[in-house]
Amino acid sequence: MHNCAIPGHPTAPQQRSSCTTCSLRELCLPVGLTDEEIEYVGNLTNHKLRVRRGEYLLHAGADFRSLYAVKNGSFKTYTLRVDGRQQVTGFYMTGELLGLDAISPEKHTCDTVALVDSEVCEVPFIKLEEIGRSIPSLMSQFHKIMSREIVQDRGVMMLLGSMRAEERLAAFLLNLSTRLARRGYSSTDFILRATREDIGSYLGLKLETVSRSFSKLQEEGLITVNNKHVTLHDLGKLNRMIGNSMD
Amino acid sequence: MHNCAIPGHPTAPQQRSSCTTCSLRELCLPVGLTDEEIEYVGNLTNHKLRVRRGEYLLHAGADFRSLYAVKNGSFKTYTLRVDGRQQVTGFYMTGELLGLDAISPEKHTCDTVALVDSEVCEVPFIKLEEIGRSIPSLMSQFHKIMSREIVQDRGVMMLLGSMRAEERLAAFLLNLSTRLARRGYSSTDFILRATREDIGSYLGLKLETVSRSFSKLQEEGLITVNNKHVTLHDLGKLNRMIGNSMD
DNA sequence: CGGTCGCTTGAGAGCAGTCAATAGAAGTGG
DNA sequence: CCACTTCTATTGACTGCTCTCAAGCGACCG
Repeated sequence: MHNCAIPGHPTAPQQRSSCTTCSLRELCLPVGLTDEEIEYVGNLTNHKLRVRRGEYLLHAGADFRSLYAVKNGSFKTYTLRVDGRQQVTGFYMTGELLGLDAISPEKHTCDTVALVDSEVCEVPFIKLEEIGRSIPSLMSQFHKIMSREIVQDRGVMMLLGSMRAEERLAAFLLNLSTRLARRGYSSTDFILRATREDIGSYLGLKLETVSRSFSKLQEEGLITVNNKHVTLHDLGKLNRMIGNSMD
Repeated sequence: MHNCAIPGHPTAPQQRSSCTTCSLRELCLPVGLTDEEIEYVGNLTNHKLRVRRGEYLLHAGADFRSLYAVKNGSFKTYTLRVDGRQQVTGFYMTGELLGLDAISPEKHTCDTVALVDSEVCEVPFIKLEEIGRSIPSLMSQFHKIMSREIVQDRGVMMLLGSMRAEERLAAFLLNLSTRLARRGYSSTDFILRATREDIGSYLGLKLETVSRSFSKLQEEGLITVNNKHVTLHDLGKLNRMIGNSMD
């Protein structure tokens, strides 16, 4: 049964969906395919799941069967540390693919919880591999997505290994900024879905340090913060701060 | 031409090689294949490259065409930071696959240098995708390897985000220990190929801190260090130190 | 055998963590 | 709709870990 008893698990009825009509054609797997191919790929994502804010899409340890493409909304993934506290491993927004870490162990390694009401497409992995065999460009696109995940994680490792608190926060905000811009939202004005604690966990900082860093960036005139509402005033300076030339 | 002019680039003549006779059948891509399939896969890794200690296998920015399986030896990968210093992103030993980060940008993102005299199998990526289409289990194995890379990076993020110097070093040593054991080497007695500075860069620490942490672990009786020669005395305590239950 | 490179150790500075108090936002139930 | 509780965020004071700067030692290589 899919409607399991775990509290917070999504219980909304599954809906049929189609890649042909999906608004994420550019962001999800089917990129550079003919309409005919996309039609065929439609078999891939047969289920759309609704996950309400605070509900879990996945629990660590669950058997791996599917990847999940975020159709809209926002998720965080985390693992539990020995002391029982959460270590946030990633944030996922519209058009991004969840569950890549589960392919090798064949178990999900992260708890995955919705930060706002969200929808995801379930992509059975066996089907993906099957269909990928007949549509090489689909397979290639999938490989690029996995590779991109590796590159992204490397970026975070870099950040954790060599940046100070303020720089980490700046890098985080700029990362959000580009990802939002790619989706047509403002790159300079947005609402944070994560708490200071989640951000801190992701950036290897305590929540107090995150808060102080927000204040510091604000004092320096680089941003304005009002709780979850953030405005970036100078993308150039922020980029230079973390060692990106601005172009 | 493959023998390019970059100083330190491998210049050894390329040799034909075969997966059928390769000693790494368990570790490399061809896992769980029939001998017939492996024979076929032989077309995959048509070149064996020798890279001497200190020579570069790859330079950041180079066009992506192939992955490289380490046949024997040891490599480090790093990117250059703004200040010109190296940030080490990974260590690779026998049986591990180099270059996965390059698939998406279609450029290599890391400089890759041999820490000891080494040999690698060049695996043209186009061929891998091609052959993978006819041999599903090869493709699946490749996906697992990519996924494992993601899981491994997550582990490092965890480490960088939440552990103190001594714990990071313990985790690093234990990681080496398991990887060496899997290859039939001693899990408690080995030679470090990397310098204190490289280890520090990878772990987000300064070389002095790495050195101090080595000394501290030795004082506590957990290890013996003599320059590059390390002996682990108590895997159990080391594991518990980083929050692994010992089983 | 001298030089270079890598490693160790010490002393002091600085940044982030810890503990604590307060304020504000959001969600709940009467 | 308001009162109440809980969750989240901000700020301060102090501690402590890691970095920085510096000196000295030892290994390896030419």
